[in-house]
Amino acid sequence: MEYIARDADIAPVAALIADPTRAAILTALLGGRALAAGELARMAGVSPATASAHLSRLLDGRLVDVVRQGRHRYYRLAGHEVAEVLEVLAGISARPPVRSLRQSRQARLLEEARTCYDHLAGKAGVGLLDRLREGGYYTGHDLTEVGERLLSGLGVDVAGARGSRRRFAPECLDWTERRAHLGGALGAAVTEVLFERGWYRRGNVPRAVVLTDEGREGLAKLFSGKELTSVTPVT
Amino acid sequence: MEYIARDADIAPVAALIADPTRAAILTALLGGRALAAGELARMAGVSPATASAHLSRLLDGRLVDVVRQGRHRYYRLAGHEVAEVLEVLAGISARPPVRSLRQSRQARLLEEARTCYDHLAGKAGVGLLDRLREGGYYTGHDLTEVGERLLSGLGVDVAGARGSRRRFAPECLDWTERRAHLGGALGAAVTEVLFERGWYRRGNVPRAVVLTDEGREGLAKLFSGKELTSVTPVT
DNA sequence: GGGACCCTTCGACGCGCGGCGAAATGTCGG
DNA sequence: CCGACATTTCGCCGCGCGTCGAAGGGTCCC
Repeated sequence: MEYIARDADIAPVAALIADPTRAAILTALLGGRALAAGELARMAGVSPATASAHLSRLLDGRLVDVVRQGRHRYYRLAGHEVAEVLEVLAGISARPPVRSLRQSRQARLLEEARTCYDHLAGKAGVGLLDRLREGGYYTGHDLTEVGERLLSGLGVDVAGARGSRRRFAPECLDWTERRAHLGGALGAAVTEVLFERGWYRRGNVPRAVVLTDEGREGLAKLFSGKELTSVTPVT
Repeated sequence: MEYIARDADIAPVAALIADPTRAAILTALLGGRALAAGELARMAGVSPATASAHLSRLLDGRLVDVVRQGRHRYYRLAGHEVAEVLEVLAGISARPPVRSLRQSRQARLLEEARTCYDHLAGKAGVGLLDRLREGGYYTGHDLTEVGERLLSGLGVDVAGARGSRRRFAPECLDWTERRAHLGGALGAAVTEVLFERGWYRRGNVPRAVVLTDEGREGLAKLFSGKELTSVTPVT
């Protein structure tokens, strides 16, 4: 019984991620924002020509989308499935040694609060899910009735999220915390509202987000006094 | 604000998966069984020397483990995290075109029932989770009380699975069915019992498993008459 | 101990791919 | 229409890596 391996062809996709420069580009795009080709080249530390070649290959492999706007071309991940692959991969990859003070500060910022493509991750994301569970708003893989009321009251389009083709409210394993945060359609909808309300805003470091004063207050009121993140601010 | 990408280093791990031969080896090991270096070489369609080189690199990268037994060396995936990466990757990878009758038969066998590293997947896996949900044995991300009784009665070590460091009963997205099957520690424990009881046995094609007559009967009794898999057997 | 078998190491070959600078294409503002 | 800027295309170089056959350890059995 000769058998030739004929499963899904994972090698080509893996090859796209395998190059350090492309990996840097994809990781930068994990922030969820679309970035211009030039910015990506700078972030990855290569010439515009090189970055362009990589982006064209990523486009070919359907890992990224492009939207043309004037003389800029903004690239973004092709979908949440791609983001999931990157996150899972990060989970079994070595974390690089910290070489400088600035790097360690950036690392701490990312551990504190970041976006995982389109939803909140890091200590903040894990904390949010914990509060939702403790308050009886979330159980198993779904919102409870009170939870649905709580989030709807906040402005989250729960019905819309439920109707999406994407999984509603799965737990997403957080690779810095090694614990779950809220992912899926609901995670994205909640995060959208957090930004709209100005409770979180994007930081200078690509994927990082920071809790604002309004956010601290709003969340404290929502969950009656429990902090979402650690007490000491990252300086 | 210069920023140098400094997340987890996903490129090296991706590079290990990126080679077609190594991908074939890893995919073969997704069956959950440890396989000898020679078998892997044959399956990947490559000389023993080449396979050996690849296996040594996979070993280095901690994607596989090896256990020496006499003159054989049996390789297996290093853990369920590795299996998860491969499954997620398969989800966004193109399925290769079917070229022969034998291949299409193998493909159908895998769609019907296979192992996803250490738990049941394919139509059989998805069906099992559906029955558990329909019967009120499983809800959200956990077993109900009746569900715990049902599985314990079958011989599943539910308490042991709950105590494991691994997630207890997550839904695992099935890349052929695009729906969830039972994964995690509980998924593995249930699958172990299914094999022990002889309800399923491993097929000739690497990751495939087949429902036995005892299995058909036992599961029908368990879920009062509902078939786990499609009606027509794969010939 | 000898021979069969499994697996790895060694040495050599060739191709694919990532890198860049320079030039071409495209877009905006005047 | 022209100069500044963003991005891509082109041509070229260099090296890393996958491949194999042959040879070298190990292990088993007679």
